[in-house]
Amino acid sequence: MPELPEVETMRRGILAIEGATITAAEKVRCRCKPISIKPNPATIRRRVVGKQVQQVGRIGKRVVIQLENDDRLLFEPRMTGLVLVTDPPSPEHVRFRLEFSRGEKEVLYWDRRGLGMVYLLNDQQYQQRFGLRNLGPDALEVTGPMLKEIFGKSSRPIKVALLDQKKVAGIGNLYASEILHVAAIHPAKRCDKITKNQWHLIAQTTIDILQTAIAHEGSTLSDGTYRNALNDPGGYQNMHRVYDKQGEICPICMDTPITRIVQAQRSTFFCKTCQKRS
DNA sequence: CATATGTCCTGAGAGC
DNA sequence: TGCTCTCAGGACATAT
Repeated sequence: MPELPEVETMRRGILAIEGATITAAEKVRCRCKPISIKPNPATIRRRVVGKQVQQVGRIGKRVVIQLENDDRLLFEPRMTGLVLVTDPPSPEHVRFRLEFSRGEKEVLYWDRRGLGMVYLLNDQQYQQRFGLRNLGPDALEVTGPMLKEIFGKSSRPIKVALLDQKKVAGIGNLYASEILHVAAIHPAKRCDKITKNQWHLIAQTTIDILQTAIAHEGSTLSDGTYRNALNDPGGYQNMHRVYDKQGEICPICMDTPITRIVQAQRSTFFCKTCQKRS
């Protein structure tokens, strides 16, 4: 589930490696099926060891370690990946590790289910892979007019559209429901029926919720998987209004139970009273 | 181009 | 108790 706030928290958790030099980079042997590491670990080692970390960034839901030669090492956590600088939740799920000069702590990529990836891209590969054709603008940067331009002619339901990373980067299943609840928009509303004022509200709400979630270091759900770089849980789950709360009373109207529906094979949670179709 | 669907993976929980 | 089954949802390949 790591979405923008969780990945941003991971990024901030390893900022101290900026300026340090990588002294080791290796795949960690584990009993589970190996995750995807591209190119192969030996090639990654050859290209990153001895290189200085210029910047630790984020592109959508990926952590980007940019090196002095503009090669970039990416961690893509997908469902259960974590970027850690300390004791992993379970040692057997550590998949990759980096060591640094200056006495910086090692950085681990941990992934219980192993759907995530570690990969290295040169500058050209990176620009192509994450150009605006393949990845939308960051969700923290959206405006009402931008959203109207991006989605305004689509017939898709707004909740499904918000998950499309080619349109806007960073929103996932959890925050899509939370955003639409605060913006008081029905998740099944067609994009082409959404007004200019509603696009403005969605943009504002998106930024507000994601920033608040970052301030609380993301959401650790009941499965407890997500952790920050120090293996501590996030805090934003305590501020969820609708996600995974079917049957509970809506905190806004204090009257209607939260409804769960399925859209594009994913759960959506909303309040039938606060989020009208109109 | 836009949109929909199947795939990967593990562990938790349900049902028997 | 222990087995089998279903489900969770990131990104991407493939199909329409």
